[in-house]
Amino acid sequence: MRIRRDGPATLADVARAAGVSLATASRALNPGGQRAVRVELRERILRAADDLRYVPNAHARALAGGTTTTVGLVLHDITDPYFAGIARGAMAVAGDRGALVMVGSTFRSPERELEFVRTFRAQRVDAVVLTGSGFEDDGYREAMGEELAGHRRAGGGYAFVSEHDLPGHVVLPGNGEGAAAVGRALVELGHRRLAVAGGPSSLTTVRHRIGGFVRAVEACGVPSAAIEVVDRPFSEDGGRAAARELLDGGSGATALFCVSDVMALGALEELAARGVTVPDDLSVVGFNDIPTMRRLSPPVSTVRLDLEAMGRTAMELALDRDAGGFRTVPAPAELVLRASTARVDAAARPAGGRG
Amino acid sequence: MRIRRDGPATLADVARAAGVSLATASRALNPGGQRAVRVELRERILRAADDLRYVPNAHARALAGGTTTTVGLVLHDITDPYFAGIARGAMAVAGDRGALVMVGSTFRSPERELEFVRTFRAQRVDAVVLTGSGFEDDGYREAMGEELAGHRRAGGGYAFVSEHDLPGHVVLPGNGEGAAAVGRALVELGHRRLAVAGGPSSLTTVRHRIGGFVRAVEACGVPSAAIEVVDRPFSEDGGRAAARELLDGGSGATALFCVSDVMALGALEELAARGVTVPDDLSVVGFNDIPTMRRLSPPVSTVRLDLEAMGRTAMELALDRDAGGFRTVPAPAELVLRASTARVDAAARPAGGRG
DNA sequence: CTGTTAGCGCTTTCAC
DNA sequence: GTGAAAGCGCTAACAG
Repeated sequence: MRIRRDGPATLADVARAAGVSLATASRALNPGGQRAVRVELRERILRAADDLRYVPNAHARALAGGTTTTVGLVLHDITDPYFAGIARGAMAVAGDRGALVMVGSTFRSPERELEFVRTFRAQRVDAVVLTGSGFEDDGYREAMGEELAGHRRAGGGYAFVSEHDLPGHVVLPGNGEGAAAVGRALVELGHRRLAVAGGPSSLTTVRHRIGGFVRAVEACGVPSAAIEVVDRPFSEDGGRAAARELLDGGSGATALFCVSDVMALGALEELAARGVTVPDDLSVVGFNDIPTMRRLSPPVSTVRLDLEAMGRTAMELALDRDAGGFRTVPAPAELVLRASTARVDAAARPAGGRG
Repeated sequence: MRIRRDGPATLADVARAAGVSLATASRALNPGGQRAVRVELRERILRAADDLRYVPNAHARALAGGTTTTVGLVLHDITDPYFAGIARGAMAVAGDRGALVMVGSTFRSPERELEFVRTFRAQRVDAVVLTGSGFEDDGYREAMGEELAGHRRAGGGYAFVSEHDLPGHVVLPGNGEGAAAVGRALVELGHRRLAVAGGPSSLTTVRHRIGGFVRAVEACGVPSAAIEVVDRPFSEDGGRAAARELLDGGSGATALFCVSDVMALGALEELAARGVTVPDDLSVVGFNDIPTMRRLSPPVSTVRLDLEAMGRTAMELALDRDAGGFRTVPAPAELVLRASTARVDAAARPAGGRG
């Protein structure tokens, strides 16, 4: 006589308790399948399962059925409101489709990003959503390309949020247009000397934003020599550092465009610490419109992206294995002018110098 | 002759390609196990795996080995900085231990919370971390208790962040003490009529915060009749609604304690809309110290909790299946007084009335 | 060191 | 309808 195993009850236990075959128990517990089990039996099985506190083993199910309902989500940092917003949308869609979400935080490490995609593949996820722009590195691009191709070959879907230089569905924020709108607006407000707090130019997103800004400003007749670009990490500290650099360098700029709101937050802190008044001494604009921006005083101008919608769309693209090629879905970027940007006249006093 | 399956390569494929047995291939690919495989063979196997773009099947592995390296994290809303902060800490620990994190967003639905725990159990996760206070509902408590007991019986660990009225490891924020500190500070600043923007009292966290506040204020000699408590949803809108109610009711309070920063955000917005100046007309205090609070103007007083550390600790407790009973780890709450709270004299003009 | 052999728990033909 | 049996891909004893 065998001693009862310690672990949780299995389907076999349930079947035995209900006096039916394994197959029948499985059918009763998975209504979706073939023709149903007789009501009487079904109830008996359900009761037995309940009594035994049966919890199906998702791994066994996945192995036997060759199906899973999990998705992977890769992001840099969940406390960054940008990614949190996207994650919320993506998770909402996954939830609606009954899919479990596995989240990988890369903290901006390409290796970790690759590692997560591999792990997700091992988990045989249905779909993976990659947020944050790609890394401009041939090794990375090739490796990631292979992973994704393999994933696809195995029947999985995936989508990017932001450019990735790799084939795949993309939710593409209007980085260029948004930044261009910022540039035009600043020039229209009379600004003739501009500064940009940029991120590492290895990030496609950064390049697009800076590019769009510079081109638009030039198109307005302001020479690119009047634009001072400082590249710092794509973080709050980076923004702080950029502001410091600009101020220390005695920049004559009257307006500062930060390529992300988080950077703007850091820059604003540095400005405040130096006694530089916004917008009187310097106009400031961010990008993304994270919730905090409108609450600051003065409220900060920025480019609004519907983060949640972007996350939703990306997850849908990744999950819907429809025919046809890869789709690129634009995510409109809308300039939101707030009190942090003001008009200057030609004689405006430049910011900078010692605080 | 069989046609090659379409799916991804299996271990058997790798073994065949390398001319070794299944077991050997498995050993070569899992260095952790028994004594190693001869270098020559190992390299051959590794190469074959690489050539075939072999991706281990985590489900098969879990099923055969009876081991997983996944953890579940339950939270209400990832865009809420409170949960994002905790999640970051929890995910960091999971990452260090090589565990994959599955995240469930409940949006404050007890049913969904239960559902996630069930799903995590089906996934045979090693540990689950439950954030957000428990729901004061007997049905919920019993059901959740059973799920967790079953999970534990199956060898899994779990931990709560905040009180849960259920046995288990707990990371316990100093809600009572923190709120008490707020109460004392306000009384010391001369406030004699206090208002509280509270959340649903079914949330343990809310009860502890309000309780701690009220008791401390009374202990300072201010009668509880001088404290006006308004319960609204535990959200930004709830904070807005609470402020509206207080103002419309012609509250004579000179200070407002919001049981969470997110509620404070809503309340502040309503106050600003009504022309109530902080802190001149009304002092405001929040709870949690989400990053935004110190950036507002005036910077908002609040009670600091080290969210990330809380998340880390919780994940560690859930993962470390050490002997002994359940542990309760306090998370210190530290009052942070900022410019949103000011001294009033006895003749202070009460806020309220039509804006 | 390496190969053989059982399963892990479940879904799924295929018969009845 | 329901049962029997064959795996899903892998790990883990056992033997050699």
